[in-house]
Amino acid sequence: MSTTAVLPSPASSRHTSGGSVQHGALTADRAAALLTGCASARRASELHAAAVRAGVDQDKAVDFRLQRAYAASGRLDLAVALLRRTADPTAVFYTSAIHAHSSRGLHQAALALLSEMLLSHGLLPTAHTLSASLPACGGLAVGRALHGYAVKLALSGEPYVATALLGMYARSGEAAAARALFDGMRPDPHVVSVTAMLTCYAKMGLLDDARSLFDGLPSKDLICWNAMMDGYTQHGRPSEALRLFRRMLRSGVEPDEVSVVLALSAVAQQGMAESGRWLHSFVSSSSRRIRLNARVGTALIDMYYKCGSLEDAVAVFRDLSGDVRDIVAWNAMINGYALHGHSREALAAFGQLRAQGLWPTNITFIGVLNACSHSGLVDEGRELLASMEEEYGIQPKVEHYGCMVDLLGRAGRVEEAFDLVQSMKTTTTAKPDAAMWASLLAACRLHKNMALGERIADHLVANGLANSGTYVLLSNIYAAAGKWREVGRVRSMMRASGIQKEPGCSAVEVGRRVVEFVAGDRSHPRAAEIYAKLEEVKGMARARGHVPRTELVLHDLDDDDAAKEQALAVHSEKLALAFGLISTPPGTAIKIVKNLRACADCHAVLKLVSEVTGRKIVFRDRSRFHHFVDGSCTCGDYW
DNA sequence: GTAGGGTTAG
Repeated sequence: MSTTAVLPSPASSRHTSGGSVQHGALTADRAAALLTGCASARRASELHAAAVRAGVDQDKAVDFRLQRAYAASGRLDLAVALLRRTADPTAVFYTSAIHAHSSRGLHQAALALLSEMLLSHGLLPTAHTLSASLPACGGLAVGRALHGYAVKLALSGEPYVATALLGMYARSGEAAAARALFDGMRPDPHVVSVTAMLTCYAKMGLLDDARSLFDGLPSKDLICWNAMMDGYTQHGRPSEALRLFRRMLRSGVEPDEVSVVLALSAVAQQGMAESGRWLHSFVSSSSRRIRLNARVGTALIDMYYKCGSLEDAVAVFRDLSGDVRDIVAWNAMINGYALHGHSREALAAFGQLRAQGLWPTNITFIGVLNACSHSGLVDEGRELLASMEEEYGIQPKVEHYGCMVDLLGRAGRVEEAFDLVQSMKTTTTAKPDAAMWASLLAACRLHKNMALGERIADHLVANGLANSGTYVLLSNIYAAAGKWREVGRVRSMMRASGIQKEPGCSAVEVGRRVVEFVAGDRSHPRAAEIYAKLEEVKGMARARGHVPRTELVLHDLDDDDAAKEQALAVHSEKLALAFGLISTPPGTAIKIVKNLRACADCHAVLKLVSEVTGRKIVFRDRSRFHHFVDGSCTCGDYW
């Protein structure tokens, strides 16, 4: 047996008292000191071997630090093995092991260690134990049990414990319980506790409550800035997220990878490449702090393709080193290809990732199924859906059936799509969702299958499943067939249901700035010029034979055609277009992003404007890109 | 000696 390989290295023995490598020279104190802060598994096992030879490995401090060194270097198995071999492990020893697992997301293992500590060893949890364990408890049941423990041991008022409890309730959506704990922390809650409460509000969409906690913080650290930004990005308020990012930079807090990922996600939502390119150079230039890891790389890919530049997304993907190019990065790339209609590339990427030994996830299948949908690849789609379960052991979810329904529906097989939805109820555990019904209705509209559209709509209304999107689609189906009385009926059903149409919002990129408009918006300082331009566009469109599609107007304007025409004329995308026309040099491309599907009237006007002005217009709506050039659109009027 | 808050793909 050779032991030379695990002896302490010369570098470490240099500091030992004798200067030469003497087994007996390693004291327990020395070994403990050498192990402190050690995060290399190799070094830990070298020191471990040396400690064994010196007979000091059973020393409490050495044993504990060895365990920490193994945990820090990712060898949790060795850390646990050591814990198991320790004759009388202390609560501190267990707490350290629990933390090692819970902080890496190994929640089950963390809880198993906790119960072993309590039940097999009869040890009492300390405040440290509870705050290390609480992040690992999955549901409310375990969380409440730990809360009870904390109360019984008079530890629930300890700041770390109270904050961990707050976080536990916050993750379970129990805002009131979280708030009660937070109120107990007055008058001076720690920034960590405030951030936990803020995150709870932010996740629930109570952004104003989150913001007032944030604004009240006397000194803001990196994490609370990130938490607040995340609140905005997760709830569709990318402009506020980016404003916050810029303020963060000015305040002197150095952003980290998380901040950058959040900012990139905000830019992706806005769809404006200029601030994205700026962020990209920011990431590259401040390489001291920000590494191009898997998350940052994926966020960059996601940002570029959502901003309309598939080329830049591919470039970032190609530059990612192999170990960073994980399945998440591949998924982003596949989604990018799908959104831009490059179906063959998406399917080819699927083959490549498999060839590299990566295992697809359910998200991968959403990407490739979307790609099939875009190009009418019905057979490929069917095969992929079947392979999910058969080859990859992934249970298709409602989203996957939704892609399949969309694929069949777009391809004109509306009845088949409907049958699939019907059969889902009996053959799968997935339940049809609003998006699935909406794509089915969209297919009915596209292929003018009014009878089926009506049947579906009746079903949705009768079962309380109709949302603003399905009402809008149904109204459009009737309008396309000239059934005005039915359009009116849908309108009153919608009114009776109390459902409001989600407000449309369009943004236009002007240089490095992004300007947003809602319908009828007059808040911009140049509103007068914008509306003058709008009149000009309207006149031009009329001169070219465009008839305003007043049948699309859902507002309760009854038969007032002039009012309907006016409602159409001030749609958010037209305002964004008008502002783009007056504020960017002639000949440059205009980039517009809308939060909903493109309105058919606006789509027609954008085509005409691209022809008359010779400008390229890049328009991203909720589901795809439209590139308007010389009077036609890359979507082929098919969306 | 040990502990609490923020992140990716539709």
